[in-house]
Amino acid sequence: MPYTYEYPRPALTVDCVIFGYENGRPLQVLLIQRAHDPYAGHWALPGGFVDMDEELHTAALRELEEESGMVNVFIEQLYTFGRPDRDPRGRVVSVAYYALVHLPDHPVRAASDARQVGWFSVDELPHLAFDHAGIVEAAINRLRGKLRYQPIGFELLPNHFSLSQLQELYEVVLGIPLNKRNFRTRILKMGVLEEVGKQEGVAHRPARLYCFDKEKYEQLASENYPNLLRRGVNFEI
Amino acid sequence: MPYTYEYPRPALTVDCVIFGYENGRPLQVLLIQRAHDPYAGHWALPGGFVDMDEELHTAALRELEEESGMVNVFIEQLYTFGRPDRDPRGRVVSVAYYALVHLPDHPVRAASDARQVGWFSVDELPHLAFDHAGIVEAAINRLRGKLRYQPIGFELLPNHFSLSQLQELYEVVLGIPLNKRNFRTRILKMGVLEEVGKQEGVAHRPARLYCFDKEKYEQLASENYPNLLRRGVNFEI
DNA sequence: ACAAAAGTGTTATTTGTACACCCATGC
DNA sequence: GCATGGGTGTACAAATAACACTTTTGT
Repeated sequence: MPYTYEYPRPALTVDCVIFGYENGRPLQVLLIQRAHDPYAGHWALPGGFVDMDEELHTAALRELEEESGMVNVFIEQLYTFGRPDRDPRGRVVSVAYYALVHLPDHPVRAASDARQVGWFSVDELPHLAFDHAGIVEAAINRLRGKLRYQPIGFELLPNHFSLSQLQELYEVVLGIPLNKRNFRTRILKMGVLEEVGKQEGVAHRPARLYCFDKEKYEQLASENYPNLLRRGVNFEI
Repeated sequence: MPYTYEYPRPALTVDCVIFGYENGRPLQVLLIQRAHDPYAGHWALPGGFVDMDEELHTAALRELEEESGMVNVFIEQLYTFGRPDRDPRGRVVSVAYYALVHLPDHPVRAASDARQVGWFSVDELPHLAFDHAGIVEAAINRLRGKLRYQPIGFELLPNHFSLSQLQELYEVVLGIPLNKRNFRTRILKMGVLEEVGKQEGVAHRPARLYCFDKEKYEQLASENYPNLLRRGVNFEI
């Protein structure tokens, strides 16, 4: 049953850039292999058309689950891509979302519209359908920017994690090595980690284990927002 | 002549949040008074439907000009708003753009679809149509964030400006007072201002005038990107 | 001389950065 | 006792924050 409008309308889709982190391994991106044209057989981001009565982020989560089986993800809007020629089927505007997940907690399986599903290292991506390579690139930049000033990432570690694990996470996502001493000083001085125990049964000095104190973080963040502004210009140079 | 699709499609619009700055006056936002329903007579952001073959940002600029007469604006994508009930006409998804302009350089006039056009101080906005109040709020937050780490804003001043004028700009956009001594030290140490003369004919010590050295800025920014990453976590608390 | 706004000196304190070093555990 | 990571001391440089002060102009 067809739908008719007085003026033409672009189609509206959502796409998801899901980054997976696991214990020091390179940062991964979740891709699906398309079952249908256009780009049948090509790797692409999970995504699809928005239903008429659903929120955009709901559509993104639905498509993610339908195509990859992944659930329980906190996604965030990235950018809306709308070049008139980005899809051979005609005008398709896509709202992209992104997320960073703890890879071992998020099993995937190929489902509707996807032949396969797979994780790919961010610097060894296959050729992607549509403008998805550009979307992934935008997502990486956004993720790195965000990691620097928001406590994203603590969910990617075991409940109790060591500072070395945390540092490793930062190094993997940022793609550069960090200085151990300074990383520790800095992160501990922020006062958002709570010590909760010690490693056991390791063949070296056991690490202290921490958990993230979310309440404390939120309290500090709101207390200090005025100072942040007061600092004024910065330019990041 | 009607357009028919196999599946229903949301309508797609763009909206523009244009901030205007002028010489120490409070930050303003450009609004239009709607001529037609829904919300006829209400104030709203300039915006409208996206044509089938135009880029999203082109649509935003076109609607901005059609409704307010404003041209030559550098807009940037803000966020896409898609709550299913945000428009009484049915499902309408809107891609919002924002910009900051030098108010005196951008004359406006009411045109199609708008009874009037006007500038409103950001903290004395009228009641807005649709979810536009939320869009404006999101834009203010983004603008303040951006101002802190990007040299946006130099176009809002005369070609040659004094440090006091620059400070005033920052104070108006951020909405807080800044310390004169520290502002100056900081901004001069960045090395992106070039001294180009002196004020004349003022009844006080004449100020040095500067211009923004864009090349220098870009050089410094690219040189220092690795350091930025290396600093790692920061959390802005 | 005075008002007005521009511009500077200085200092205590906090951060940043870079190395080298010590510590606790299992084997 | 040794390999393996975990964890610390320290010191110089730089940035931040805060306050009061001097300078230059027109009238």
